[in-house]
Amino acid sequence: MTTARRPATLDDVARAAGVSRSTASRVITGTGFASPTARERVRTAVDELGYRPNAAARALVRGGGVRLLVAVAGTSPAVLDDTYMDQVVSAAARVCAPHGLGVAVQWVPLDAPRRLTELTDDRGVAGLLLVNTVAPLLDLVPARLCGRTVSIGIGSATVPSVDIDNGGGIRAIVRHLYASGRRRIAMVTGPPWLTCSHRSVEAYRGLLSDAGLPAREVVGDFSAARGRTAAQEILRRWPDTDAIVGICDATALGVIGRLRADGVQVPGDVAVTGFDDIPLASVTAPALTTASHPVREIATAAATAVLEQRRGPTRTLFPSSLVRRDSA
Amino acid sequence: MTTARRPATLDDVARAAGVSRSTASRVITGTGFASPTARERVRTAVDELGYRPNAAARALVRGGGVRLLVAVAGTSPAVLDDTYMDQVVSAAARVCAPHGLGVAVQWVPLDAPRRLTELTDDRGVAGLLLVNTVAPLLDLVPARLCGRTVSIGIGSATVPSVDIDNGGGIRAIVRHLYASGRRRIAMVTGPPWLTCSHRSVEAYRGLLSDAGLPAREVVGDFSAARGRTAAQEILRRWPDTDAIVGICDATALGVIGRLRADGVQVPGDVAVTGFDDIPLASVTAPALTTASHPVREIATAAATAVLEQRRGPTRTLFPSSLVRRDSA
DNA sequence: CGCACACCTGAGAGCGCTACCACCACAATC
DNA sequence: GATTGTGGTGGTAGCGCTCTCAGGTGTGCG
Repeated sequence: MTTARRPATLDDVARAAGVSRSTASRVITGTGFASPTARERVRTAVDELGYRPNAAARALVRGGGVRLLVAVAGTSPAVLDDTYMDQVVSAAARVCAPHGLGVAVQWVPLDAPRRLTELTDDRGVAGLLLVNTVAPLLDLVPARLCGRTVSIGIGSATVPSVDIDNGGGIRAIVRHLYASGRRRIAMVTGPPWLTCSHRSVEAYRGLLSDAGLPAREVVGDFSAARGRTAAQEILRRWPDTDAIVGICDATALGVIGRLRADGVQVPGDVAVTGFDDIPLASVTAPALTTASHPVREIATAAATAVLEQRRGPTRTLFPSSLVRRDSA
Repeated sequence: MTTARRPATLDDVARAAGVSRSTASRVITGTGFASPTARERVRTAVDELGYRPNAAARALVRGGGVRLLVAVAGTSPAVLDDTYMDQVVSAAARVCAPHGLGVAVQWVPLDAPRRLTELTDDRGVAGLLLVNTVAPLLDLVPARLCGRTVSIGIGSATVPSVDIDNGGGIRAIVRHLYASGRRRIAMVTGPPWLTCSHRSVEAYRGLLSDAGLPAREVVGDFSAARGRTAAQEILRRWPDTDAIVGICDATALGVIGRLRADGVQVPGDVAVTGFDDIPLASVTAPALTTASHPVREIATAAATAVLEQRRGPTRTLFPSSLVRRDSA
């Protein structure tokens, strides 16, 4: 344990630099006028004393808040038990740390979006990151947080969004399947209310209908377990299926597991594709053909956008690129 | 967007309840005296006004800090790019959210542990969660944060720790391998400075030496990629190896990938085991025999312990249990 | 020379909250 | 009746910071 050394305050810095608190504050925040001399002296004082502004005091006077809230919509708190959410939260925490901000996560029930209002009533909330965003949520963002909110998924006139190009990714996958001769292509989807799943499914349907092919859909839930049962269901309903598109890698791996257990060759009899390119996709057998997208970058971009208080509706789309391996 | 409704302050509550700010504060924090009547009136005022205490103001006056810092030791910032870290951060953020606290993550270079002092100089830090803890770090925890620090890994006389029973898990695995007739058991380890890896390796060596068997170790880095090359290396140095213990599931999957590519039967020729029981361990082919431990629970317990300001050195060990599947 | 207008500075008011202290009423004790 | 509690209460001083505002100095211009 280190000895108790009281961290330096702005007063200490001002005294050491021989200026007033106001001037020191101005130099440090970079607002308002300050002579080069004053600037210089304050800077050295800051360095020498190892001054770190007190985030709480700053937030108090500015009414700014002290943490970024990641609000995740879903049917149950279990949405938070997910690698994707973990990555988003963790990336946000990394972005926020140097700014003296923390990150909190909370679940917003899909059937009680008003819960978001309660969560954001707290003055401590400096910014909002909406995940799994559904339309009703966007109208519940308080005016105070306007310009300090970014949505991963759908945005609105006032809320900018950052997103994966799910449609593009799925299209690339389906085209690849088609190009390799598959014509009876089924899909294990995600919950339809989820924008990202919805968009993926739309892309799948669009391409199939363009080719005059019928869609074969089974609703899944992003889990490997559901992938297993879904595979079974698909082969029961449409025994001639020659390709299965998984909504995510976990689902695809579940599908493959079930297929192989039933003696179905992958990709010989049925090609299977994933989505996400999780680290393990390359080491499974067969290695997974999937679409890759930079989740960490997206989360980082989203958190950065919140901190930068960018204004006006913007929509940043991150590409999803096909990764060809062995399963399709 | 919702209309701008100024969040209620303590003054509003006091006025509505017809008591002084002091009394209201006492009721809300639950410290000091308050008559049942006053208590009741303040409570209803809080409910009606939807009052949420301002975390920043509270932190300012109490000198308490406003976020929990997750400090991760490692050789490079890439340690943070890890599912395990993501889970820890995310779990901490979940625990902290209802308390009006945020979570920040920062990397502490293994060769510059003093960086921790800079990070904790910030008054905003309310608590500290040490991950990948190495001994020098424990002495750098500032007195102010004493009793508000928990280490995942090794602890000290002043810093309580929460940990996985790595030794127990690896012992269970090696015993299982031995019981199924394996006698030439190799291991792909993690970086030796990492306590958890160190403990696992110690357990492996201990059991092998008890059985009069030689250890066959290759140093890895927790990655699947390294698992692949390590497998190759092991079979080159000790061609008669009949079992490989992976330090984690990713490594084990890399090992399996390489082995199968080389035409080696798993588990026929060589049994392979993982460690962690990641969600995919059950869907790979062959399904991974591994050890399971509740990472989320551990992180939750650690974060909770930080908030509860528990005192005195305690050591909580979470069990690691063998999960028998097909790979060994 | 006086006035405007830059640039620069410090005093001081609070942000919302807690904690300390003084106080009051009433009861029990000497 | 004077003392000592004891349960309850309100006044108020800050915590560390930002920001407005009222001043200071200079320089350029009419």
